[in-house]
Amino acid sequence: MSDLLERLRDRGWRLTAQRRVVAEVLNGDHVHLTADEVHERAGRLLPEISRATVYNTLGELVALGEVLEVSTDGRAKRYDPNARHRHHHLVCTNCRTIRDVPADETTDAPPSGDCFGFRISDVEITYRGLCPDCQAKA
Amino acid sequence: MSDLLERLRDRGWRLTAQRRVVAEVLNGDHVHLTADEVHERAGRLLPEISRATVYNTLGELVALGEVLEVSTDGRAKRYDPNARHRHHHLVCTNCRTIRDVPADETTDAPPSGDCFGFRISDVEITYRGLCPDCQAKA
DNA sequence: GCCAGTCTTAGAACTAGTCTAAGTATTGAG
DNA sequence: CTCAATACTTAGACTAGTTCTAAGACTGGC
Repeated sequence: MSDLLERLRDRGWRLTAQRRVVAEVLNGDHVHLTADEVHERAGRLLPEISRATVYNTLGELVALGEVLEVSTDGRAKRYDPNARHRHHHLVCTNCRTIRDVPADETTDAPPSGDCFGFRISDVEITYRGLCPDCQAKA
Repeated sequence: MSDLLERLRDRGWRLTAQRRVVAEVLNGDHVHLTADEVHERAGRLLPEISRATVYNTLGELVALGEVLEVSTDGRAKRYDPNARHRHHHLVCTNCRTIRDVPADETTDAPPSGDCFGFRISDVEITYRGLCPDCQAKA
């Protein structure tokens, strides 16, 4: 994750305590936190961090392509630091857990039929179903 | 669309002017309106209809499986009456236009690799790219 | 036509996110 | 190391989208 801070500095970022903390909170591969969750966790490390700064920093990370924005339900957006490996999402319809699942040529193929003249640049797939835990409880 | 009203009555729905109007506004196959757009159009036909009623009716239609909820951006949910034909969505990254694109066995296949034990019941695909109009303007 | 109970209403409340203006702190120059 | 320029952060007001509430209105079965 220090690589990330390096990359950001190279892009002209000032390295502030707040940005460090947001980057640290987002560390991990199957992390899909909402902005409020990021704010809450960042607040444990740096109590005076403001919500606006968390939103600003997340927005900047997304703009730089370091973090992905995921909106699998119509609620709060989630922030996914796993931007280096193309992947899709498994979402549990019961407990809303999210897991990354690798993308491949098959999943990323454009639709077989008519694309109505669209020039497709990205394919985003959400697989919905029951996670193992929720299957066990059912 | 009168079929829809029939089906709803069969399920014990009271047929009120408001519900008729919401159903009528949603008529069509490539319609992806926000709740506010539905409210605005419904208001032209029945000026005193309230926003709460529009939300209630849309929610009920979704619960009954007659209408799909689509959240392709992190903004307002859109309501898609094309629930009878499995399909995915093409979204223009520039003008945000949405088009339906038919689903088939290929698009609806579960991920080829490990599903982490999930029992997948639905696949939802968003293809992002430039629509013909926006390509022409670019 | 009457009544029970469902549906609708206006507006308040809530959640997620953005904006603003003033203050603070990082960094590069000297 | 110090300083100034200016990028960054802050609290809190504001907006959009949606849900809730309590009171009144209307539908459909009798």
